[in-house]
Amino acid sequence: MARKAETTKQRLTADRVLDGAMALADQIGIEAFTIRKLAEALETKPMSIYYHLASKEAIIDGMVDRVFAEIAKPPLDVAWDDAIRVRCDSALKALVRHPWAAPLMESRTNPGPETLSHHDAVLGCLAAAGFTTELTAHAYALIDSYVYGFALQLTNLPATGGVEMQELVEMMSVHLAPYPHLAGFTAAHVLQPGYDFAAEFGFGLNLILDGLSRASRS
Amino acid sequence: MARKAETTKQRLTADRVLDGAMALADQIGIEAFTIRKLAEALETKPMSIYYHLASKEAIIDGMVDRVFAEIAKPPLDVAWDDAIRVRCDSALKALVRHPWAAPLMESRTNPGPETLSHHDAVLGCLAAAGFTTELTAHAYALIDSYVYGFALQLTNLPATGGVEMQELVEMMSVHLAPYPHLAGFTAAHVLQPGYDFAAEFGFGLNLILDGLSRASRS
DNA sequence: GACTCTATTCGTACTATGTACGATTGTCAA
DNA sequence: TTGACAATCGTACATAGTACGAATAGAGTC
Repeated sequence: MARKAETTKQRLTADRVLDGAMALADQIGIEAFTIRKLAEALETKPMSIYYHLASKEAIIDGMVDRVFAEIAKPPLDVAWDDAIRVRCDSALKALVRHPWAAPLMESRTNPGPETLSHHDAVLGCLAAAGFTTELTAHAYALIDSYVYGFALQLTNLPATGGVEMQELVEMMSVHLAPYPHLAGFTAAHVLQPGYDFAAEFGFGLNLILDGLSRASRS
Repeated sequence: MARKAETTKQRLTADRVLDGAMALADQIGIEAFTIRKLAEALETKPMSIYYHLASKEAIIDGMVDRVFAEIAKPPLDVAWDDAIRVRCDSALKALVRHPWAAPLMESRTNPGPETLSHHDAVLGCLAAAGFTTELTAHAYALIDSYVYGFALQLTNLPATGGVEMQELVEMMSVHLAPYPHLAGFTAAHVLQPGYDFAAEFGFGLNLILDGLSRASRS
C-alpha cells in the first residue's frame, strides 16, 4: 500500500499506446485495427487515447517509426556490402514480425525520428563505401524496393505449409487451366513441400549487391 | 427520338462501374474513394452498384485486374531481357497513370483473369529464355519487387517541381539537422532542380537483368 | 394494348468507425 | 483546503459499407 494499490490502472502514455497498437496490429492485422479495439486492449476508453496521440494517422505513423527502430543499422566495422546485408536481413525479419508494416513503410509521409535516423545511417554507410551521390540514390532505391517487395510477397503468400495446401492445389488446377505456364510453375515450384520463399531472399540481395559493387568500381 | 431520348441514363454494367471507379480513384486517390462518391460520378445511387459488383473489395479487385490488363506483355519476338524491359516500362507507366495501384498490386489476394494471364505471359517469357524453375522464381520476385517498389517511391515523392520546393528545402534544413548524411544527400541530390527520379528506373532494371543474365549462363 | 416475369434500380435503415466537444476526475503545490 | 493543470472519458455527430426489401422498367407473351 506504499504508494498505489497494485490494481491501479497504469497511466497512459504515447509509448504505451504504441506498444498496444503494435501488439494489436500484429494479432488482428491493420485492416481490423480500430481505435475502439485498441482502447479495449489498453483497458481504457477511445477518447483517452487522443490525449496522447492526435489521430489514428498519427498512431500509424508512430507504429511505422517503431518498426524502423527495430531494424539494425548497418554496422560500421565490416565491408559495406556485409553491413547492408546485416541491415536487410534485420529489416526482413522486422517486416515478418509485423506483417502489417510492409505496405506502409514506403507509402507514408511524415517520417519519425527513428525513420530519419535509420536512413541517415544507411546513407552514411554507402557514403563511407565511396559511392557517389548518384550511385547512392540508385543503390538505396534498388535495395529497399527489393526488401519491401520481398516482404510484401512473403506476408501475402497463401498459408505456407499445412493441410490446406492440398485443397489449394486442387483449386489451382481448376482455375489455372487456361494459364499453362502459371499452372506449371506453381505446381513445379511454389507448392512443393520443401519450398521456403524466405530462403530465396539472399539470392536477389546478392545479385543486387554484386551489381552495385561492379557499378561502384567502374 | 428513334429509340430512346438522348438523356436517358445508360444502363449500368460491371464494366461501366469499373471505368468510373478507375477514373475516380485517379482523381481523388484511393483513400477518398467511397461507394457514395462513385455512385455520384456514375449518376446513380450507391445500392445500384451492388447489383453488379458484390462489394467494395470486389470493385478494388476489379480495378487492380484492369491495371494488369494495361500492362504490355513481354513480346515474343525479341531477346528475353528486352522483352522484360518492355513489360517493365509499360508496368511503370501504368502505375504512374494510376498512382493508387502500386500499393495494391502485390498485396491483393483474389487475382482476376487479366492478372493471371499477365503472370502467365511473363513466366512463359522466362521459360522460353531457358531459365530453370528456380531461377524463374528468383527472377520474377526480384523484377516485380523492383518495379512496384520504384513506382511506390515515385508516387509518394513530395510534389516534384514547383514553388513549394523552396519551402521544402527550408523545412528540411531545420528538421534534418540531426541527420547529416540525410541532409547532405537530399540537398545534393533529390532537391536539385533537374532531378528526375523516373529516369533512374533504367539503372536498377539493367542491373537486375544483367545479374539474371549472368546467373542464367552459369 | 394489357399482363406477366425477370433484371435492375434504389429508398431506408443499421452498424461500425474516427473523433469533436466539453464535462469530469485525479494530482500536486501553495 | 484550494486552486490549477494534466489526464480521462461520456456523449454525440458525420461518414462509411451494405443488408433488406420495395419500386420500377423492359421484353416477351397473349
